[in-house]
Amino acid sequence: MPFFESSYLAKGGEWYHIGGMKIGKRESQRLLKRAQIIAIAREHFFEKGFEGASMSAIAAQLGGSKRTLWSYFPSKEELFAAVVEDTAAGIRGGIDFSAVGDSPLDQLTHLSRTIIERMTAPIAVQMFRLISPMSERNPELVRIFFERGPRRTQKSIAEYLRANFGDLLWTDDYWQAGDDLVALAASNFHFESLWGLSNPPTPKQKDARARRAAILFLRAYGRHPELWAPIDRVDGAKETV
Amino acid sequence: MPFFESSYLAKGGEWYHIGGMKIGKRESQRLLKRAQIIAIAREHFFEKGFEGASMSAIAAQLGGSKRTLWSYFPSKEELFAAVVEDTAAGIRGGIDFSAVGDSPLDQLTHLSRTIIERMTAPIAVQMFRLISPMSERNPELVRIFFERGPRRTQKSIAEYLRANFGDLLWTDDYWQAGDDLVALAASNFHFESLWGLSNPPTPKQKDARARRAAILFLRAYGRHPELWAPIDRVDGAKETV
DNA sequence: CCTTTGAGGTACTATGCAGTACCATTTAAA
DNA sequence: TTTAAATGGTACTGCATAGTACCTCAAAGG
Repeated sequence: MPFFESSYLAKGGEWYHIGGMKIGKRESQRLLKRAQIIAIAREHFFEKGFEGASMSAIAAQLGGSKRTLWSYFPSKEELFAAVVEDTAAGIRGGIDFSAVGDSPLDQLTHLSRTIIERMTAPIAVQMFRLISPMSERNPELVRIFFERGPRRTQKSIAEYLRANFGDLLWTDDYWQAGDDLVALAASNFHFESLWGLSNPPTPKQKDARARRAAILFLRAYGRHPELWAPIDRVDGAKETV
Repeated sequence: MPFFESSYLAKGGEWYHIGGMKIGKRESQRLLKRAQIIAIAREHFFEKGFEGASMSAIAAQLGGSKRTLWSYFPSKEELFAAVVEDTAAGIRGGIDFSAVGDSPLDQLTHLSRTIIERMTAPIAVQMFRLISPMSERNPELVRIFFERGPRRTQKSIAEYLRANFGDLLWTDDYWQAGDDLVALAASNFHFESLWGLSNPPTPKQKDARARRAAILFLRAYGRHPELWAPIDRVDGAKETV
């Protein structure tokens, strides 16, 4: 790109990078400001919902004039879409199930614990609240959120189960099995945090729930009896018969 | 109540009843109109959400003047609250798990099927969409909805399990077991309908899911091996070892 | 039969909103 | 240094909204 090269030489080396690409300072600042706008808008949308949030208020908090805001996002819908995409990408990132080497039960407990952590994280809860009512108004946006967020997590879990539990389960449908594990791990935690019904679960509660989900999952799906964890150490277990 | 009696005699017997109580025609009409307003408001709220729905539009569809609407509900919030209470009461009503006499697996399949039917019913889905974003703005309302709706269903399920499966499960925590059954039965059906990701499940799909949930539940929670349903007839099962 | 209450109709107030216009100022690029 | 783009500031346009005022008419209650 001779255009870039000559400019570079003329200026004496002030260059900005993003993903290995050189870009001008102007463009770089625009990207920064864009991210800043999205961050502010996210707060407003999370707090007030789509209709309740006000572009004027967002512009006011941003500091500049309204013109500036509109030069980045030509409408409220587009700003909202940007927030959804950005947040979904943020939610999916950084999955780490690497608890290899432990027993199957410990591995599943760790996985369940990760799932619980993710589903009860404030950003996820608020995103659920924000996205749910959009199904009627803008279904496409909901689909984008799902594809970029929860869907990828689903996929990671299914792949993990296939790789590490391929021989231990009686099913080949790892997507379904993964969904069932998520269901067992999150179940009422999900609704409780979504609806704000109780205080957020403590780490101890999350640990207990994760272990319980792992035990239930192994009993339901485990191929060999030796996989079935002893139930007499689960809360609420009766004496064994 | 001499007041009522004399009025009754004077008028010649035109009386209206509600719950065994005699009331005047005026009051009766008011109750009818109230119900009518709630029905119309529900449509609007379901379709547009709280902020999106317009009192003026509701009044217009109602037919009369705005004054009339405001004489029933002094504000938008109160109308919304009335819709939530009414709908929650409607959702909880009419539970019937009476599949006694069949095998445990068949009973649980029937129960799961009922759960699925309820959670994917349009009125429930739309109520979920409507209530989720209210946690920030009006937590009390969400609590009321939960207490009058889902909570009662939870309770029914727990009582059913205690009564019919008391000796068959290894746990005494029937609430938790019920939550787990709901989780297994609804899991991705819930998100798919909430987010409009796919066509509503067909009766056949619901049957299959219900049966699968029952099998998984019995394997996870069943106390005796003879309760564990054969897995080789579940979709996705490998050949038995 | 007479009185009170509720409801229809319509016009109104006050407010908040998304989005625009216009001009002055800054600042990056060439 | 010159130039073109981006930004700030402020005032503005329509538009829709929740809620009110006021008068008239119908109908229920006694």
